[in-house]
Amino acid sequence: MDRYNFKEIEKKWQHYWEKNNLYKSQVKKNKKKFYCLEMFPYPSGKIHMGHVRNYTIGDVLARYKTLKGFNVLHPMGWDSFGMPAENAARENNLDPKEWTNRNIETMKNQLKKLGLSLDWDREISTCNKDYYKHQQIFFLELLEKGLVYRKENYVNWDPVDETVLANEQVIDGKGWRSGAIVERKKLSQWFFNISKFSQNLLDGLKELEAWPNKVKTMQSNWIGKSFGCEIDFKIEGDLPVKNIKCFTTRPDTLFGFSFLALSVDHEISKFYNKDKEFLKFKDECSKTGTTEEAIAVGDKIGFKTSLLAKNPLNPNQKVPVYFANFVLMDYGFGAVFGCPAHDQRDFDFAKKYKLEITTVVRPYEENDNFKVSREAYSGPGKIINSSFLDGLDAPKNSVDETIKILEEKKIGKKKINFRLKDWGVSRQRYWGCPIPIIYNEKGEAIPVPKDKLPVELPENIDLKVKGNPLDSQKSWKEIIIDGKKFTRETDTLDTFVCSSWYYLRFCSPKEKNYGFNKEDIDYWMPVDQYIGGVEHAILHLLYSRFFMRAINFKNENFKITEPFQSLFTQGMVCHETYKDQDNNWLSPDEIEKVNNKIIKKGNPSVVVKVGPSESMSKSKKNVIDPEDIINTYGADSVRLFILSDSPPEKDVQWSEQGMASSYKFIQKLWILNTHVLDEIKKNHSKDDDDEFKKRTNTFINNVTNNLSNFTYNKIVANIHEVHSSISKLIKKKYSPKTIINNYKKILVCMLPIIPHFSNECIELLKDTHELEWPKVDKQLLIEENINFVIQINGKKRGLIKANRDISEVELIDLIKKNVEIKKYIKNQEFKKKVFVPNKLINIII
RNA sequence: GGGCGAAUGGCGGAACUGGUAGACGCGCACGACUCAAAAUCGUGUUUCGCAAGAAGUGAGAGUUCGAUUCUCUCUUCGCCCA
Repeated sequence: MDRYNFKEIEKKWQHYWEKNNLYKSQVKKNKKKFYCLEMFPYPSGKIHMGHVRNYTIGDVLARYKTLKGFNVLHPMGWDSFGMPAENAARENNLDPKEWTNRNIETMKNQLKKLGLSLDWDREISTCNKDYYKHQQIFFLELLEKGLVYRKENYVNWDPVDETVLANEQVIDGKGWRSGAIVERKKLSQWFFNISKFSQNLLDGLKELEAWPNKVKTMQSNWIGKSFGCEIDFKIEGDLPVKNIKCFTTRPDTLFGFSFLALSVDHEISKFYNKDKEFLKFKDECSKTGTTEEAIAVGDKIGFKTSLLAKNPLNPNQKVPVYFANFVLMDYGFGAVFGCPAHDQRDFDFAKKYKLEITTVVRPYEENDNFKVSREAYSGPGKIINSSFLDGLDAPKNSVDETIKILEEKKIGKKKINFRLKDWGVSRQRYWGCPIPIIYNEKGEAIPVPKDKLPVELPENIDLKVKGNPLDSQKSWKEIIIDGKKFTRETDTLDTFVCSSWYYLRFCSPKEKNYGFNKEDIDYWMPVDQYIGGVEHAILHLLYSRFFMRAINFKNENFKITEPFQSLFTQGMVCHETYKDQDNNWLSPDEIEKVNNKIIKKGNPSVVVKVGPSESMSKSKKNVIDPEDIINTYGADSVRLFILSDSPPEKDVQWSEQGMASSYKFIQKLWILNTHVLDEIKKNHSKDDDDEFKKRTNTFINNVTNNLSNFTYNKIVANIHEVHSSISKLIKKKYSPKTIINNYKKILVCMLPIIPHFSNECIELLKDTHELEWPKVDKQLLIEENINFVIQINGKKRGLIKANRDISEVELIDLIKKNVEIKKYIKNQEFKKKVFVPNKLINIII
């Protein structure tokens, strides 16, 4: 018997699909569309197992929807701007463009080997000027609508590399590359006004029914809506300052007020501009990171001003005003009132500067003499020591109550605050989309005229310079338009901007005048199913949602607000980790198993320590190269395995044994297929096909259900089961018609998962009917005879096979006749009977 | 510290709205084929027990005729935010 030759057969079908443009999609207004999208990859060099999993999951769905008769759009592209290209180029003296395009070529070939049903005609690459040109147009449109602005803001500054770092590039307060201590530096940057849509982005989550709750919760927390109060504090002192506005979520703790803290950038700081001590302090503050975490953990330091603030609820109380490092200008008004007893930061600060600590909330289990001692108490309780607020439940009704009082006294007013800040999109890097702005000699920012777009990235430039390479590229930076001198904006856009609208571009990848055209968008959008890693739960998905709103804003022709109808987040691919006796990581191909012991390959004396299964990463050396695996086992086997062990939303463990067993199973399916073909030739006449038909029908039902629930792992189990039953059924001398009818349906159901194999087998059946997803016969699913579960006192004591419509009385009759079960009853009276039709009976004695 | 989620054999995992716990796979054991091994095929495989039987879904309680599933308390782990 010949073995299944995956190399030939997979190649054959991949050629066939490509030659016949099978996955090319176009607008067909009479047909229902399905837009299936997986997060596009960064072209880092090679595909990894995470891609294999992501794109296999998507491909199963796309192929299934195609068979269901949908007009499917399933595109792929490249998120090809970004730092790795720039770094790799700098290290190896390459051109980032060349490096990127070479990687794209490699990865594209690898994806093709996986047998994905992708429409490569729509391929896009964000570093291509055909793509970023439109992004620049969007930028200018947003600028016109007032959704883009420029302001000074703090960044993580690496003083050695002279560059800005993203938060995730700051490790333990140091630059990830240079190791230099990162500073806070003020830079003029471009911002997208995402916070304008805070409420709208929050409200929109409610409509995203097909998004995981987990992701919605994360976004909602990130947007961080809070109710609070804006309070005006009266100020006394030798400076011309009458009052300071603060924002607080806990006005109910005002009686615990012991200082007022300002950001070093607060307006008032101008009075201290020449104070050396203050400047030193400000410098000190810049060394604390910008993240909320750095602030929570770091030392709290302050600079005392000559001012005093009055407690608005208790005008006799006057407290000092400080500048403090833990107050950021971004939050509220850059001023907070300090209540040390009930806020840990305030507490740390008060301890350090020996300020008063008045307890104003006591836990329910304590009495009114409760005093905060070692740490702040931020839990719920009763208000104490607060005059007319005493006895209120904090924070349940004390916050609202206090706000009401403050509003009546016209000292403060209720205010909603969002944690979401505007999106800083400036990056001081070369390999990104140039921001289409020029500056005149006065330094005013002017949009690049639309007919001068795109602003192209200069090529062949020196990347080894410090800081942003574009900045030192004079020939590019300095331009003359209509005889006037201008300098270009040298910052490029955050790459998250590129990925915020790429799904629109897939609808009209070749549209020249604009990022998309209306007809295409109206047909294809929104994305029906978006699939990707949960690590993008916040940024990418939130930015994309924002981008749709930004285009939609003041735009009659664009109705979309939510880009992704359904979202599916898949788990990671994990693998065991290995270390030798010196704790050096070992890769899976550096080890072997001999006599149940795992040793280093070719070195039996080195016993390998097997660590837990962790997500594949180069640093832990537990990566498996998908291309090797595809070459060894074939794409179908890989697809089958990557889906088989765990539900797609959970992590999956890669194992060589599992992989090999999937490969063997494909061989078994091939053997079955050979048997089937032999049987057809025999021309048996048995047409009474109830059993075969029923078995097939159940399979179709299971697979269809599991497809709609994304429980793809169970489909693999379904295929195993059907293989085993068909192997038996095929020996029962059915007619060719019966066999072909049913077997073909089974093959079609397997097609989304193992497309090459299924197509080959279907072809061998020589049945010319067009492929379509088989229908489930609901009638056939009903079993005539049912195994009734017989419980005595809630314990299962046996099964009785009986007709589905049997009555309780009849079933009890059968039980009394049943020797096995009768012995548990021993002629005792029945106290109670619970009869569940078609399922079970529970007899209490 | 806060939010969300999870916990089922040696392992990955099934069990639809409360109704046969352990589908399917891996591993393991035994058997067949073989001089032998690999491969392949067959059988078995929750635990304890020779058996009859009993126990059993992280721990403890509760609701119920019946709980992996619902409620409460706790433990551990994971993820996100800090």
